Amino acid sequence: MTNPNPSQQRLIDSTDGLYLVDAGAGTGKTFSVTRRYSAIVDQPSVEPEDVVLITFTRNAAREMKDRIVSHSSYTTRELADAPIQTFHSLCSNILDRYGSNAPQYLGIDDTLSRSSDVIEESAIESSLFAEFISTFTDSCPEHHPILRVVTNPGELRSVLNNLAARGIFPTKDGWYRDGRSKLLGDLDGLLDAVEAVNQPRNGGRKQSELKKKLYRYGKDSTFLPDALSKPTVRGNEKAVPVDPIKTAFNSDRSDLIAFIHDLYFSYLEFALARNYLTFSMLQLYTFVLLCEDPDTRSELAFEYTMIDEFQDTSEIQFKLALLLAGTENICVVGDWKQSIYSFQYATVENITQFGDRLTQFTNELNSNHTRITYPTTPVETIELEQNYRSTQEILDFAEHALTTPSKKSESIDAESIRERIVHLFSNSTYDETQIEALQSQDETLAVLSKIDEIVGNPAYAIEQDGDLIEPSYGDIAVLTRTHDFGRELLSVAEEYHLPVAYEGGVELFRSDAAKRLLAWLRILESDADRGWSLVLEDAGYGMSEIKHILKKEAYPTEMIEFRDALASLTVVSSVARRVFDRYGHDGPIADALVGQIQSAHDQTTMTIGDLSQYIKTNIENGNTYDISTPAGTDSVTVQTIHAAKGLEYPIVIVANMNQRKFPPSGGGPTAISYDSLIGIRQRYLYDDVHSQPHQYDNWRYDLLNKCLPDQADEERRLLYVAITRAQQHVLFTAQEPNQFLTDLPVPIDEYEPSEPTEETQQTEQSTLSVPIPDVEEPVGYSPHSLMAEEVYESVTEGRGMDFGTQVHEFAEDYVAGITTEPTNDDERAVVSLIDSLTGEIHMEEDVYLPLTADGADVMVRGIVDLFCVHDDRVEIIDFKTDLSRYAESEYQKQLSVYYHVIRSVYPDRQVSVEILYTATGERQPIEPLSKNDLEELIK
DNA sequence: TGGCGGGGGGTTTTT
DNA sequence: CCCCCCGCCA
Repeated sequence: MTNPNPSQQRLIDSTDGLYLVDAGAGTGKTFSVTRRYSAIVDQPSVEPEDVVLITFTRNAAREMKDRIVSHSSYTTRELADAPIQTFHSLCSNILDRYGSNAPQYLGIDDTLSRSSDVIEESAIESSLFAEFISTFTDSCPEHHPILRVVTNPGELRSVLNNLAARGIFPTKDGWYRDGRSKLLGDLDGLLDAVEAVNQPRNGGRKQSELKKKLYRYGKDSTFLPDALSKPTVRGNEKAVPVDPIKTAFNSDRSDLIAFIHDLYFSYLEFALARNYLTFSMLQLYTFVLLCEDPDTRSELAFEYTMIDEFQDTSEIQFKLALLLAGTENICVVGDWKQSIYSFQYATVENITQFGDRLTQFTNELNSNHTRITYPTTPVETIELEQNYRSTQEILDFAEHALTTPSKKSESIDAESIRERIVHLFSNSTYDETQIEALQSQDETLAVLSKIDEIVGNPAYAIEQDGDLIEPSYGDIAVLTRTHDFGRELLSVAEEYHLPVAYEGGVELFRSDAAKRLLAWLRILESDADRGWSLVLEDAGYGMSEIKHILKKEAYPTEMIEFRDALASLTVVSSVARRVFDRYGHDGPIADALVGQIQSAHDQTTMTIGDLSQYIKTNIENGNTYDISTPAGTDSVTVQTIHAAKGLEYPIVIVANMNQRKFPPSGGGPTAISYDSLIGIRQRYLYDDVHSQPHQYDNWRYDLLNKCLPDQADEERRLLYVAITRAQQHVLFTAQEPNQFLTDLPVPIDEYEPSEPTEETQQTEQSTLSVPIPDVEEPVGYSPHSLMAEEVYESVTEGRGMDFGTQVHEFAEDYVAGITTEPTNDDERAVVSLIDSLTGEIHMEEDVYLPLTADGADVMVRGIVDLFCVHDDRVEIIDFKTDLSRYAESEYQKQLSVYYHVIRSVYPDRQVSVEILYTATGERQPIEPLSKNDLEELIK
């Protein structure tokens, strides 16, 4: 068989020596890698156990194996134990076989057990870590000054993971190998980075990028008196002086380093004692083992080493590969343009500066005695340029993504970027391509409407087996930056009955199923009121009945029987299954929940109490879990760009290209962070109570942080990945286009979405206790339309509308018994109000008030926050934060609408109207307007 | 054209 | 709290 692609063939044939392969999107990388593997193992002297092939995901490993089996003399069985796997699973196997003493090389007096669990679920690791932090806090009072400014212990975990990914490990008395110097950072590297952003621009007339950034030095911060002043830091020239940067860099951080050391080392001990390993620890111990134990290393020493997706490897993985390799037959395959996993500590420099890093890392590994004996030069480069996926138009367009500024002010050296791109050539025989951008106020609807337009439309014809055919749902993928947008799209699609399969994370524990399970677990544990109240409300009991039942503990017999039946079950997952059966939860969400609970139970041996805590934490953190959707149906795929890596679709819609949405602001503030240039740094957050003593180091961190290079490159690569998934057509959608979309060479159309045709007219079943009056053709008036415009705007000021929504959600959850602890004054005001009410409570009820305006029937629709029904009277209570107080008279109009509706539902009762100002807890009675006055307002 | 202050909006991705 | 954008002023 001859391969018409000479680069591919060269890669397949060149089995011996060092190779760096630039394999762009769709260049047949899997094909080449698997053929190369076959070529290697088909040599008589080579067995599969001599060849390690490392992939990025388990799926990729499985696919590689399948493809190899179908094209070589080896069978699935013969390759079953072959090391074709991810770094993590390879490390896990090595530790199982050779690793029991690995911890001792760090001075840890414990061993690795073969039965150690590898924690794959981040939620489980985070709960174990939280437990560790509380024991650590108790046992190390000397670290309290630092611990008390860490608001979220989870960020410490990510610091430790970051350190582990860079090969920084603690030993009993200090740091492993060069760990301490890495913690201090790399001043020379930092000054080089500063050099790059500190050049005066426009031929020396304009200040440097860095000086511009430092405008805001200290602007929103309160530095300690020892902070260098803004004029000192910025200097008098067009470029900033470097001395303040050096001063900031050279500050004494021994307390912080001591803290990180003790934390890190104790966590390793804690995990060993609890018999578990994290992903990070797998690599950590394997690295230490291979460094310290020459016998194990020579036993493993692979004759051939191949690594796929090399742009997504971390420093420790690069070094692990060097230690695993027994010869210089090393081949790394990847595409720097698709490096999008820096949050998993991938460093794109591994591939962009492969040769330099190879030498540097080898020197580091050989520092105290020689470990790497094979030569690390010369490196042969192979560039795959033939693209088998997309049309040329798409490939050319995608390159623009790599040189597009993420914001107006960002300057990009487009020329130098283009020089680094290996241009791809399409071998497609068709070039029918649509590249479009749409803008619409209702973006989700626009996406669905466009999908509806595309399906069966010859203008979007796609190639299949040499013919152009009309596309169907299954040919379309919607790719988004975040899960949130995907979920939103899914829920709107469901309304219109469009076939959409969402793949990815779901907030499993925020489902109704999980909340019901939690309620029953609380009942099982202690007959807790907050469990019973939810179950009873679910069963249709009114608020006053529930209060009565709870008070007398007179639960319905049937429910007691169910509770006792649950109590007799020994396995927590069966409890879950039984509860789900009761409510008819049988979809993928319920299945996934049972699976999660079972595996959480297996890994940590949970009691019922632990389980309810576990669910509660999951609800609070909004942890997401992947759910699998049934395959085989003709449906649109919705997934994140990260999840779509390696996949391809005829038509790709890149959605949510909105301002501040696609390029993220760069992560929330953390008290402690690590960067290889500036080292470990603390960035103390402000306490509410300024009188308490606490340390600030913000000025140093702020200054150094602004010296670090721009983070937008990866966002451009992410966009590149999204576009190159497409075979033929690409569409972008936005509500308000961001800089990327604005600058890409594609016109943005104002798009008027139409309702997707699949819609089946379903009248919504009303479960409201306030009936909808019988008026034809209701006109869409809202109480807000009656009010002065600026009043409505004023609600969004200050703490704003979202804040108000949170208070409302809290109130609803509190009444339902889901939440019990108020966290701020506004919530406390709500709690004290609700606790003081004696009647039957109704919340968030839709109301409709028919009125006559200019002779026409109109309907004003609104939502009453809360009303409370007594035997003789009804109280209407509207929540407002303190901000809208001056608009009280305007809110009188809104409340009057509610007043008249409630009056008509309860004609024989006294109706009162009040506003509760949640900031103060104060209640303000309101005098309602008459119906006539309201009708006047509408005219 | 370049320097500076005020206003407003928003807080991922997952082996 | 942090950052971007806008617009004012020299």
